[in-house]
Parts: sequence; C-alpha cells; structure tokens
Amino acid sequence: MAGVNKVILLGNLGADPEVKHLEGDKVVANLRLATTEAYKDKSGNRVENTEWHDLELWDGQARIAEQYLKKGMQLYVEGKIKSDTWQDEQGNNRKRTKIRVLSFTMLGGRPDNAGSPQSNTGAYTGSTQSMPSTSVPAGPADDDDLPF
Amino acid sequence: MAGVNKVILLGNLGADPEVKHLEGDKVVANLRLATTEAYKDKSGNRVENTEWHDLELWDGQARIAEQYLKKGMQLYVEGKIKSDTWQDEQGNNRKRTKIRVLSFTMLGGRPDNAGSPQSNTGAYTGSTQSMPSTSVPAGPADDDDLPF
Amino acid sequence: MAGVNKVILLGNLGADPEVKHLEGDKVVANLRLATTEAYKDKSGNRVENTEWHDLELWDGQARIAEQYLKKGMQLYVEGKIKSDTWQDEQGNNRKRTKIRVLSFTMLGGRPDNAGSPQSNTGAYTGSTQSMPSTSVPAGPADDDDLPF
Amino acid sequence: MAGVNKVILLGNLGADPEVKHLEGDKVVANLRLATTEAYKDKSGNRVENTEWHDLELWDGQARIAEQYLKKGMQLYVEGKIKSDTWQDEQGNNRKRTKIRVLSFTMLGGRPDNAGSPQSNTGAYTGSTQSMPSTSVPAGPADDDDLPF
DNA sequence: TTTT
DNA sequence: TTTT
Repeated sequence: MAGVNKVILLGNLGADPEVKHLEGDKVVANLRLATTEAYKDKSGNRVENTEWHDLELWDGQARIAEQYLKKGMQLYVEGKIKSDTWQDEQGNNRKRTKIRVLSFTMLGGRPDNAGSPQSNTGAYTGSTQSMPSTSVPAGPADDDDLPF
Repeated sequence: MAGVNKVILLGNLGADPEVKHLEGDKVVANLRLATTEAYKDKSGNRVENTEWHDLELWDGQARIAEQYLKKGMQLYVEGKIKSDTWQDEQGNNRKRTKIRVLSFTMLGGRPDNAGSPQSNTGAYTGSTQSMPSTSVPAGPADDDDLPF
Repeated sequence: MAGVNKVILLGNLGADPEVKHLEGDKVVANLRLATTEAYKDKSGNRVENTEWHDLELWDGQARIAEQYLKKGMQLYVEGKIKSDTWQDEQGNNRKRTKIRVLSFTMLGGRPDNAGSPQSNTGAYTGSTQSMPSTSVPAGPADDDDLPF
Repeated sequence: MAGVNKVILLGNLGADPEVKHLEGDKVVANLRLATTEAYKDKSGNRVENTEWHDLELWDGQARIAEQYLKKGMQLYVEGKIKSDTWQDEQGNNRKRTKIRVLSFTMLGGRPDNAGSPQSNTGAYTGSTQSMPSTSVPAGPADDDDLPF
C-alpha cells in the first residue's frame, strides 16, 4: 500500500556538516539539527525543550551542504524518516533513526552580535552577503542546476 | 529559537495497540505503523520499501486507540519526533526515536475478503459499520468530546 | 527569498475528473476535492464543515487521474497554492485560487454496498480489485514509470 | 468523513497587519504573505515566481500579530484553507480563498542594510533585539500564556 | 509486524 | 458535488 512518510523541520545546525566523498562520485553529508519548543509549565515558568535530529543528504544536496551550511544556521527541511536496524555484538536488535533530506531552504543564522567579541567556532553568524538564500530540491543537482 | 518539528504519516498498523494504564488516570498507547513506498529500480522491477514507526499516544487519544484501533487499519497521523537518550550497561550512549502523536484520522483497513476464509488474528478487516471515521485531536479528550 | 508553499489534503472527490487534452501532448485534469472536519459546538451538537478544493494536475498525473480517479474516491494530496488574477469586464480585480497537485495517493472510496441497489452515478465504490493503490509523484510520468 | 486540510507556508509579509477590533473582545488580523520559488527555465535563466496569500488570524494570535508583525518579516505559518462563497450583484457565484492561521513562528526579516539609506515604509528590518522569536499556537491566548 |  |  502506498503510504506517506514526511518530516518537516525548522531549526538550527549544531555543527558544520560532516561530509564524506565516496567512490563513484557519491557524496553524503550528515547534519545535526536542533528544533526547540518553548512553553510555560503549570507554575508559569518558561520551559525550553530541544530535540536533536540526525539529517542525511546525498550527492548534489550534500555538495551544497558542504559548501554553504555552517554551524548555527537556521534551516527549513523536508524529508522522510529512515532507520537502520542491525544486531550489536551482544546480539541485541538495534535501531538508529535519521532524516533523509529531500529538500531544504537556508533561512539565516543567529544574529551577528555586532560589537560583542566574535566567537572563533566557525559558526555562521548571519552575514547574508555571503549566503545564497534558496531552496534546494533533491535530484541530480549539478551546480549548474542551482537556481542561484 | 522557536522551531518546527512535524511528522506526517499515512500507513497501516502492524499490530493492535499496546496500552498501559498508569497511576493517576494517565494512559499511554504504543503503536507500530508501517509506511510503504514503491518504485521501479533501474532494471524496471517494482521495489517496495517499508519503514516501521513507533508511535506514542497519551490519555484521551490512548483511550480511543485502545477502543478503536486494530492491526491492519490504515491511519493518517500528525505528530513530532521525540527521542529518549540514555546509557546502556556498557556505558554506551543510546538513543531511541519515536513519534509523539498529536492527532490522527482513521481511514479504514484492508477490505473485507468476503467469501474467503477469515483470519483469526484479530486484525481489522474494514467493516465500516463498527468503526467511526473521525479525526482525533490531542487534548483532554473525554469520550464526550469526541465528534462522533 | 526562497520560500515554502505546501498544501496537504485528505478528502473525497466530488465528481469524476474533468480532463482536457491540449495541443502538444499536454493534458490537464481538474478535480473537486472535499475535506470535512467535524466538531461539537458549545451546545454539544455535532457540526460538520466541508471545504471544497479545486485541484489541477498536469500531463502524467492528469492521465492517471483520467484513468483511475472517480467520484467518491478518497485521496491524499500534496501540492501548492496557485492563484490566477485578472480583471473582469467591470474592471474589478479578480482572483481564483487552486491547488497545483505535486503528488497524490489513492486511498479507497466509500465501501461497496454489496446487496444494496447500485447507484448509476459512475461513482467509485471501493472495489479494490480494479484500483491500484499507489503514490503518484510529479514529473514526466509515462505509464511505464508507474510503480504498479 | 474526517479529512485533512493543512497549509504550510514560509514567506515574507507584504505589509503590516490589518487589525480590526470587533465587539465582544473579538479581534481579527489580516496579513499578506508572499512565498517565492526560484528555478531555472530551459534557457538556463533564473526565474522567480511569487504567490501572495491572504492570511486570517483571530483573537490571541491577532493581538500578537498586531503587536509584533511588521512588513518584511519572515514567517512560518501553519493553517488551513478556508473559502467564502457568495453571489455578486450580477448574480455570479464568487469565491474568495484565504488561509486561516492555526500557528505561526517569526523567523526574522530582511537584513538591516546598515549604511544604506533607510526606507521610511515602516518595514521590519531584522533588528532582533525588539522581536521575540517564538511559536504562537492557536487557542485562548492571553498574553500571559505566551512562552516569552 | 501492516498493506497492495 | 464527496464522505460518515
């Protein structure tokens, strides 16, 4: 039966992409994305809850991720849930879930703290001059196919 | 930073709900939902790929799940990704991901095989007389609040 | 600025598709889809609210719609909002909004009322033998590319 | 039949909110949101396509919109399609479609053009000091319920 | 472990 | 005009 498996995330990157160039021109990028929700508990105190997502991008998208995505940037992502299952050395069934990204849109990053000491973490600080803001669909994306 | 963490699934239940009644009127239901995608590979052969999702419902929704959901039924689900992290006995960091259901809609099940031998698995067979078709939002849902 | 314009619908077809074959192998299909929500008002009465959506499909998808979709069928749809604007004869600005379908999944229809008099409306009655249940993505979809 | 009618938008406000305070503490805010997609046509030229959406927010959300939303701001929106139908003076059936907002998240705005002449349009220019970044759900939202 |  |  045909089904639907769709994930929509909007959050910030916890680190620069980890990119591996495989044989045969294949490229895979792994990202850590944090989505935070805030609410007030019964006592009226503001509570923050952060969920970390493991994202996986392939080929054309992985190359764009490698080139443009940086720790701290804000990202809108569409994808699907994909899990690996295996047996560990103890013979236990194990499962790891990640998000296979199908398209993403760069939204910006944390604001530039003008005047304050710059961190040296390499994190993206929102200078939009150097970042193309675009949507990156899946598919055989040569750089020539990019809309920017 | 406020973010978005949204999951949309449409698939079939692999088993009847597992429901636990906890102290203080709390109820939790766990479901296994399969989403299947079909495509043709390069050789033109039809390939099927099934992803299994662990769903978690609480309280009012859990009670409805307990009452109406059955193995084999088709479900539309909205929710969010939620993971538990812990250390196992070996001291390894472990993570388990599930879908916290925020609303769901019962769509039906596999059609009643009239004339063919009925399975005795207790699986739902699509007899719509006994199933209310409705959308079940989150919240303090007494049975009185249900729209059917 | 790259943005997101996404619509997700799950409802029933109010009529058979209206299909036009245009010059140059172009095909367009128009569908009417009803999405119904039910709730209880303050007095506790069950209220139903139906929204009608104008869907537009092109080419490969339009051909599949023409071949398989029927009045009454239940459909899951992903697409985007697209509006036409023009001036009418009185010089008033007019706007018409429709959903450009990017993918859809056939879910079934109202159950076959075995034994009861069949309506002669040509409406789909859920006999799954004749209907492939599949997801239909956008793109240059020859029938050969279909996963069923 | 319970259905799904869901819209997800990410775009920029074309104008400040238009807010009307009605009798009985009811408030309604209307917003114009632009979603832009960019692609390359067959000749390889970059093409931009902007869709304008009419958003409607009520009560608690409308009050927050009135207080914080400004022309130019970037917004993530979830809602549903809602159309009004009526007959005009000529007796023609007319239909107007809008998005009833169920939750939204403020993402920022167009970057502050430091050094360049400021426009006097009252548009939001991304100074994050004065803007709480949060998600605003539907419901009876007193200011006290806001998570910021 | 579901469904077609 | 659909569906329950």
